[in-house]
Amino acid sequence: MEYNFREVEKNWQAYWAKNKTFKVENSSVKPKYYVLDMFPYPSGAGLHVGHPLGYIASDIFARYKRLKGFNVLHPMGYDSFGLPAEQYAIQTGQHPEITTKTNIARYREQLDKIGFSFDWDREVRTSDPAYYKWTQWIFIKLFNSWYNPETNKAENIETLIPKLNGFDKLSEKEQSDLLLEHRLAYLSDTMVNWCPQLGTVLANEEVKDGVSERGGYPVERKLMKQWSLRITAYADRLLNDLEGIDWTESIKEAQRNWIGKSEGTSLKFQVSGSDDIIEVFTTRPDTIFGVSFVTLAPEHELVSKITTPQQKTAVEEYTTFAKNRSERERMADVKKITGVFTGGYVIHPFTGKQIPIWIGDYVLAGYGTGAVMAVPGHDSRDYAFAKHFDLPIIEVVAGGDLSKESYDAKEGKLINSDFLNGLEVKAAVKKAISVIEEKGLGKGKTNFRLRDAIFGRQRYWGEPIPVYYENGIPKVLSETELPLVLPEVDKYLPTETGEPPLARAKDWKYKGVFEYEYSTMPGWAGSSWYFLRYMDAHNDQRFASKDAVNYWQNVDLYIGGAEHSTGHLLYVRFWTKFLYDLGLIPLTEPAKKLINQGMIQGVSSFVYRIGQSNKFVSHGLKNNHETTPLHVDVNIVNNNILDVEKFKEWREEYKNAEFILEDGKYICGSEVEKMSKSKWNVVSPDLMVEQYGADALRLYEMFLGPLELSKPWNTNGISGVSNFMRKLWRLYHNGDAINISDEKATKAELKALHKTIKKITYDIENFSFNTSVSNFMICVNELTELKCNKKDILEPLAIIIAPYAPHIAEELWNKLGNKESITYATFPEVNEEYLVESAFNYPVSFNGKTRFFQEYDLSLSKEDIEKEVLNHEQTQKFLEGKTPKKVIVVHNKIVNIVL
RNA sequence: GCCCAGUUGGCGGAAUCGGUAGACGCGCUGGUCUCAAACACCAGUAGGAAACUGUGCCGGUUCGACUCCGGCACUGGGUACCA
Repeated sequence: MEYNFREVEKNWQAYWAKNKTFKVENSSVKPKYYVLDMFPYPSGAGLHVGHPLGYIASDIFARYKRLKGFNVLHPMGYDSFGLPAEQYAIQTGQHPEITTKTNIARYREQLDKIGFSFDWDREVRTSDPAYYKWTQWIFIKLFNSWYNPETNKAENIETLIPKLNGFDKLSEKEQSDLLLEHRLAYLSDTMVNWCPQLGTVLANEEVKDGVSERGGYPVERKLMKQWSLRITAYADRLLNDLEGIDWTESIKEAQRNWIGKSEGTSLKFQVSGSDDIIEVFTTRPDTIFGVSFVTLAPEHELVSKITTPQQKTAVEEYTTFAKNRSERERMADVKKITGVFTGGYVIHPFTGKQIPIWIGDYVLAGYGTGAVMAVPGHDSRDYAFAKHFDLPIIEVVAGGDLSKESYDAKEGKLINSDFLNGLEVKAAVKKAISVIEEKGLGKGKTNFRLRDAIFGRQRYWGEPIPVYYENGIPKVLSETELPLVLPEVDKYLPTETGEPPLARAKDWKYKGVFEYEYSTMPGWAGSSWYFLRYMDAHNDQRFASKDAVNYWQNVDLYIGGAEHSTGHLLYVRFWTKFLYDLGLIPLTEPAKKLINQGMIQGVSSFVYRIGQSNKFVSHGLKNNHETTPLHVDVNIVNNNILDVEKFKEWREEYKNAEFILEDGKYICGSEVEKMSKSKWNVVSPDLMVEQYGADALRLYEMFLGPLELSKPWNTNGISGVSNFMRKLWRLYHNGDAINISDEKATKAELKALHKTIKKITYDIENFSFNTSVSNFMICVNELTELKCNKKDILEPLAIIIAPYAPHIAEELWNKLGNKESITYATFPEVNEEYLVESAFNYPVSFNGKTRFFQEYDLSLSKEDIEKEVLNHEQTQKFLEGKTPKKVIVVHNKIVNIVL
């Protein structure tokens, strides 16, 4: 009887569900281990084979840790607020909650088929009021907190008030405005990324190349009153704490760049003939004598004041132009240099010379002071600007050729620079700062590229922000009034007056009187703390009990996509630090170790239609015709060979299709692309499970290559692991019957097993899941060769394979006479004794090139081996009569003869 | 431009500390079984007739380099007028 995976897998999945095999308690005599996946957004398209890749890896690790005697928390849930359900609602009128529920049910069904060991009793959904009650609760905590630079942590806003002079004398409105400047969740007029098509603002992270990440709609800059979170207060800690966590260097580097710490100095320039001061920020104070103009951002507050009457028209034209230029245009032609002279001048603080003030949109209002001292000799942007407008270029650091390009390198000696002459750049920077500080012209300063995170979205399907307005003053709800439940609306669009959809809610007022905030929270709010909720998912008194958080602590292993590196992964670190500051949790980082699984790309197949006909030519012959490549469903193509009958059935229009074949087959072209419905290259895990079984899918996804690598999905290879499963099954059977012997295992059998235990242990601990699958294959091949059916070998083998292929492992374990699930068996220890070799087959090489092999006993000394090798007849042949210069014998490795 | 990762047979990939390059699998070729096919099983499979040559390219260190060092090219990802 062949292995019947359909029946076996169904039975064990039912067993696990019925017995709650993977339910975990918040206490145990065992050590704890927390394995977390980035939870999915349940989209309507369902899972494709790329999605489970990370889940399979984490599941293997979780199952391994259980076998190793750990109390393992391995939960799953849904990031269920978000745009697609809302867009669907706008189009169909279907409530997003209904869509979301349907999609979650479908996801659950797909996940269950793959045999994951999640503790479903801890499932969370961010759109569930019992969950978002606590998201709102954290928002209130953020609103009620400020960042104390002296203690370097967040504190209750009450500790700030005594520090504010004359606070008591202010009106309520003034007090509120002043405090908003310090609160960690605050309302302010902010330049936002406004997306008219989506009708909402977007965070910087949600804008890619000037268009929205979701949908690809144009985004423009707009000044709006907006809720933001003061993540910048945590910039330094977010940067420094990266040192202590085991995340990939690329993610850490991406976060470092995103935070963008740059150390420099501020410097004041007196405006000529006025009391006004223009303050600039520079990282190169050493180049102060190279300043030949100053550039302001078009939005700079002094622009209109400085502009002379003669330049007024030109400047106004330019600022209007700059304002109307969308972010996208600005990015699209970065190389296009635009700017205008204001007519005004500043006085150089050291030389006293008049320096012209220009406006240019290469200077950003939001960074530094919105003004730069332009040093065209040593900054490529200033150089381009100076060249374009024919402004002077002064060389102050020797080493470049300024006729060709600016010399930006931070090395060389200072010239033309008065008191800095002759110094190396590094020393000159120090000296310049000290002189600038001495003269009171400015001081050393650190700038961050990181911006505060805009927190409001003018959308429906998100957490309501728990705020109401009393006389225009924003006030938060009290904690006992939570959750503030998302109200029903008649439509999911903004109102006619442009207010967010929540303004449509009937009779939705705080205490029946005060207007609520109509924005909702962004998609990343719920995911910024979900790892804590899993620890105690049903607690209605606290986001998670103190005991639960103290017990589970950090996530030990977090697996998810690298696309979250500067979004979710930064926010979740921010919220963790904030909750730590308030003493609510004992950890400063969410996850100790992070692994990014690669993307699984699709391999699209193409057929080649001749002209407008219904005739298709095989790939190899297509150059003889005028053809159009058309995507064809990859599920009717096998090894690039098109199933022509299925193709005819695929679509009505191809019913009478004709083919020009090569060697009797229709060969398709192929290309690696993103896996997507429109490209007909989506392979669903359901189909794979149906055809090959969950275990085969799990093994194959791991076998495909290193977890972190992106790779194209190719169904062809799955037959290899499928064959392996059959071989494994046969090892335990003789015909239909289980066939296990109680005889003592032989040396060779023990060696095959223990070699595998050793390798698998090493592989799992190093997340090298692809090589484990190879090692299982080798092991089963060897044991098959040895005709091994000993219980002493096959029982431990079932255990080590269980994390990878849990269904077949359970079945075999059960057939071996065990009554309990294999889940809590004990992972076998490697016994090195079985691996000891007595001899080694030495490769004998000449000048590093292997020529022949000779086995020598390992007890032989180097000298003995050298003697033996030199006397070997093959050696004599390769020596060609010469005397070797040197013979190198590396014990248990190699013999090398140098000629 | 800057940062990160990568480049090994027809394909996915392996080589854990500088020591047999190509494990394992797919595909392909030949064979056994079969009326035939599928499945299964067996053998072969980096290139080359061979000498030899081969881990993106050029150079270096070493008895010995896919692995270390210097330079370059290409691919993928991130990021960008950040002063």
